Amino acid sequence: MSQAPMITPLIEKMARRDVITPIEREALANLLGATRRVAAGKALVEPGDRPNFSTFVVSGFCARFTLTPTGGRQLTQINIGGDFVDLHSLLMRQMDHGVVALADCVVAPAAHEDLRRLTQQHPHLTRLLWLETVVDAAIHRQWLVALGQQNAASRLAHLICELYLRLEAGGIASDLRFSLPMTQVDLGDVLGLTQVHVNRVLMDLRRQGLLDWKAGHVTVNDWEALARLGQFDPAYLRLQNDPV
Amino acid sequence: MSQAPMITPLIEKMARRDVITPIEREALANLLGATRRVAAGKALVEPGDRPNFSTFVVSGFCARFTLTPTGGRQLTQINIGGDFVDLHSLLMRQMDHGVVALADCVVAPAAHEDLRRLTQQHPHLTRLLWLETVVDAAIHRQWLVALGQQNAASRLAHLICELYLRLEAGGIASDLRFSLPMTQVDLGDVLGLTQVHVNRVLMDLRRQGLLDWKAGHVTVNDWEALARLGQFDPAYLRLQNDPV
DNA sequence: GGTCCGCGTTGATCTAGGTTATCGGCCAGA
DNA sequence: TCTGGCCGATAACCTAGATCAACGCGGACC
Repeated sequence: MSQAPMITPLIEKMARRDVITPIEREALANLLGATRRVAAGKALVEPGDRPNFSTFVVSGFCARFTLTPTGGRQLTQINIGGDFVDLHSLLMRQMDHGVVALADCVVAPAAHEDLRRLTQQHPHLTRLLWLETVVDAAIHRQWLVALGQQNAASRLAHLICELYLRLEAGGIASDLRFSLPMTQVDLGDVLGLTQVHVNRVLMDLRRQGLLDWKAGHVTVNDWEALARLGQFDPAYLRLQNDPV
Repeated sequence: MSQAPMITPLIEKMARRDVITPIEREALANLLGATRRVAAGKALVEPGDRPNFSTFVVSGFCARFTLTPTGGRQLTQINIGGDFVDLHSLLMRQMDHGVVALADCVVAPAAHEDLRRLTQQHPHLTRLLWLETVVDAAIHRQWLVALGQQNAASRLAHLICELYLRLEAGGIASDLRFSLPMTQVDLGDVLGLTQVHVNRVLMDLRRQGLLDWKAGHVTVNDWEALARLGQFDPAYLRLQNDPV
């Protein structure tokens, strides 16, 4: 396989935390199958699916979601290029949620069979993949804190800060600017708010000069103030060096 | 080591999902060090700690918590006998949250060194431990849905259902009764509510005859109605057979 | 070129849950 | 035996955010 480039965002993310040997890079690169395009709005994975592969996002923007019996929708995570959206399905076979593309995405499968073989042959790589799912859980916890303890403006500010840092770590954003192809409805489904209230809060942040948001493009004008408002502490993202 | 009994709740939980060989049982049993008692209200792990072992709960009741700069406290998970409270610290070295004993607990350490060796020698066991952290994340997601989409009564009902099933799976509860050593303040910190409102909702559930709750002891009188109110679907707990 | 329709924006009104305060029971410790 | 503190229970009042409704804009489709 000479498809190595597809996996590079993941390798870069991992290499920021720990040393990845050439053999390990090779093993990771051999994991991915043929890429596939998924149009914005389409589901990548449906709730209840039992996939025999995990889906890796090469580029794009997608979200894990859960639908409630009462017609609500909660987005429980946002995934970007370099993320596995359902690495956990290797272990928890049946999907407890779905994944939808928020923007056009390019994705590639990693067969569970190959991943399982990797757990036999590459313990260190296994731990690094395990870490990926553990960071997902840490992000979930941070969102729980936001939903349980912070008000609407604070939650929105926190989300913007988190997304920017994750995008920056993936080399997808810089200079406090990034494209965020989400509607205000999507945002509401992340933050547990209605679209109307998301709009009001957003207008408020704009009026305060904290950020601009035009045509799916965000510019943070005052990172300090935004991070303070969102009570944002990036430690939970584990973007720093810390061998596993 | 003849300390095997301590680990049995975990082995039972795992054996419900997959076959555990005698060698694997032995390996798990050898993992735990000397037990320690932790009194109710005491912290098991402080936020920011960098433990070189993960803490296993032999018996008792504890909770992971995050404090906010504004003085709030969010409980992000409740752990019972048979759970690791911070297995993820094997990979994400620095704790992003603390763990507090809600009732008196007996806990035992599993050295990271030994766990790391286990990932070298027992890939299947590694996947089962990985699954433990993945189920934690699934529970986090379910709580996110609760906090984002359900009202107070529904969230409380959901929590009761989840705890009962987890306790039952661990052989710690049966007949729709269990002891729940949490104050209404604790409950509020789980559900993102004030103690006052927790009390109101609780009184309401009692008046409706859905449950009794006296002196830290819960009796569910109408499981069906409670599960319906909480929109509870136990699939996410992965209590059924599903080899890894 | 007209017509939809998704999306953002805004206003008016309503309500779930927060805030503040009070009270009683219980228990541990002086 | 008293006392202080934690915990549950309630009441009065308040506000963040929901709900409902309307409108404008721009792009897709006929």
